[in-house]
Amino acid sequence: MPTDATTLASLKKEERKARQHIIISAAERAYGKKPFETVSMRDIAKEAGMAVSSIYRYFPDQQTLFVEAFVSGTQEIIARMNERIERGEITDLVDFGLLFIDFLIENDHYFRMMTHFMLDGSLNEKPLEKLNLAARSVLDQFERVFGQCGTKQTPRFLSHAYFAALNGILISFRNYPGRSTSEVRHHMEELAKTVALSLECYARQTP
Amino acid sequence: MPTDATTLASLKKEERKARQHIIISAAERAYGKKPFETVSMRDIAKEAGMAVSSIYRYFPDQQTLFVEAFVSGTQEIIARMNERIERGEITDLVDFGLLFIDFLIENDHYFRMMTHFMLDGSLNEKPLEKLNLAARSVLDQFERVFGQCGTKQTPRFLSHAYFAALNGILISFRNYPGRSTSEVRHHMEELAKTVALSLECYARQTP
DNA sequence: TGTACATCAGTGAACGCGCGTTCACTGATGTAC
DNA sequence: TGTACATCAGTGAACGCGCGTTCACTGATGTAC
Repeated sequence: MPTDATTLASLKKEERKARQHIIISAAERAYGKKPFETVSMRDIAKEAGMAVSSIYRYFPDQQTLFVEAFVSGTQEIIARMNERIERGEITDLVDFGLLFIDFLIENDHYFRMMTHFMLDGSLNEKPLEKLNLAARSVLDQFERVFGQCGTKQTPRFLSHAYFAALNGILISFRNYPGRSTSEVRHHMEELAKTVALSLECYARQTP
Repeated sequence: MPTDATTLASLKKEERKARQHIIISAAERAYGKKPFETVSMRDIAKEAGMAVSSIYRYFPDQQTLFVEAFVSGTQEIIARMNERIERGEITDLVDFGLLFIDFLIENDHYFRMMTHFMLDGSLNEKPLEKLNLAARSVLDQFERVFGQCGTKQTPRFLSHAYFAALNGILISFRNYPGRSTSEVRHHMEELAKTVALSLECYARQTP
């Protein structure tokens, strides 16, 4: 637990944050083990090695913890995107889409949380704001790539289209009947490529 | 209750079917009233004007009833698509996408069920088959339009891409923060148009 | 025509379960004097 | 140095609730003789 606290009060604050972080990552692990919707506070507590009631010392309710865990995942994907873009490994819409798809296939629980929050209309105000902020930063990454690709007009709008299409691919074919995991992945990647090329084609064509 | 039963046994069978149908449409109405996941057997029973236990005379469990209600909705959308295509009102990918989007915006409960089943991996075998059959008939409609548009190569694959993209648009922007319902609808329609034009562009370009 | 019996739709109450959350309490640590 | 007190992380047990499903029962209708 590294700390550069100078006062006792700030040290306590940091310790509190560290504990919160422990719970959040326990939650992420728990989500990784079984379908997001079936993970209960008891599961998370078990994963964190503490009593259920202890969690409530750090988070007012389940929803807040959920959102926190989700935002943590968002930061991870953004970091990964950033890194690869900075290194110049991603120039294409295609590359970018594949990165997005692969990340969400491998972090299925994260994808499930995302769709859950997209469908759920009953979020409290504060968590909702956090969520929207996270969503916007992901879309910012999309926009960067659209800018890079030479598309001059409405890169934000095209980002929306691409982002939505990728989500749709992930959700529509995740349970493709009679296909193995790797076949599904391949099909998704092919679809992502096609959409990427289509959007590029469209962007090039319209002035 | 119209009937052309000739034997008593067949009459009884038809009556049974009629009763099942009453329950299914009650379920559909119940889903229309509040979020799909929050609708309980008790809600459906109330909507149908009968006791919960009565439902179990006609359906072995909740899941089977869910699937039945969903398939019923699928048939409705397919019928609607068929009708409009036959009348020659739909020639475009754009037209078709807008029809799809509008139907699912207006029948939000149906869309919720669809995404629910897409995400749910724990379906029993028989209901699952029914579901896959329904999914395939919807994709068949997509394919018809792709065929109509002069796309020669892999219309099924492009259907997948379009279908997925439309689903993604619906799910990604349904809770677009700070927008009114009509603004959301407009944004979705614009995105659908863009994706349609992009795919057409791509299909035209590749030989 | 009357009677005994079978069938089956429909029911209210209950079962068993898991959930999110709360509560009263313990015990360790730090502070004041 | 010792003592009284405050703080607060952590806990096990319980609360209250809603869920899907089952069960024993009623009562209407049709059938057999």
